[in-house]
Amino acid sequence: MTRTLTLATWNINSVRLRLPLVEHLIAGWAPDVICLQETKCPDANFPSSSLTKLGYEHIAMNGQKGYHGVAILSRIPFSETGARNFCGKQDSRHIGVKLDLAGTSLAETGLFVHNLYVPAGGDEPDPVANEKFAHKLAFLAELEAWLGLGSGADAAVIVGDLNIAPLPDDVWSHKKLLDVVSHTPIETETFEKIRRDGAWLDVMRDFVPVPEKLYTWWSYRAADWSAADKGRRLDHVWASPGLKPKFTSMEILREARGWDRPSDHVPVIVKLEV
DNA sequence: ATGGTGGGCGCCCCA
Repeated sequence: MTRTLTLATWNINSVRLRLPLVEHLIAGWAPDVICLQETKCPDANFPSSSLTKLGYEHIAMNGQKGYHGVAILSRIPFSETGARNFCGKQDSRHIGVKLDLAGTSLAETGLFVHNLYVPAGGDEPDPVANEKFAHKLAFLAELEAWLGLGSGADAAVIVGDLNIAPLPDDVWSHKKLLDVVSHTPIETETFEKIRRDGAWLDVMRDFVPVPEKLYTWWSYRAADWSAADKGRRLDHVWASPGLKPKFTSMEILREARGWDRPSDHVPVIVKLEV
């Protein structure tokens, strides 16, 4: 007996302002687990009761006032595995849970879900001139040490806004973005090294190989985001290699960029048979 | 063409 597990990740850019969009996602796609980034909401003000009413009885959050913030909404019970602080800062950029999947093929291990919001890194891709970029690189170094060599061997998924578009076909113009933070060689090479050394599967690219373009983010600053289509794949789903045969679908909800008062990121939804 | 828009918060930070 297998069950379908639907998992979504979305940088929502204010969970309070866009609660109706989260509800729309729930109504249309019914994810079992929703990982949100940039909730911009202290835990005490999180709209938990609205979400609990919709079946998300298990909520893990790591919020702060004004900036960052991550949360995991789940219809499946879990145990929290912690909120990690990176770079000695109190930034709310990670929350982890272990889903209880009793009665499935993952009953023994559970499924670890790590929800991450990697620093954007500012405008100037120079760690000396721009401390935000230095912070991003330091965050990646810590991420590499934490995920560790071969750590993808467990039953785990890493999702979130990783703020790097690693492949040439993850951006609208590889050449034009080589000096743009999110697609510089130091970022893209480090990103792929972390993923490969940890033996993580790039689930999105497993479903849609290069050279097909994949984007999850379109800037607010374009007059017509869809016509210009200057997107980037900043949001990711990584998985332990052993989970590879369990994934049955991956969808980037491009239409969500056209919803009323949208986030600049759209949800990525994957399904697993576990 | 070196802008543009959109959050939270409070007179400016961040994306």
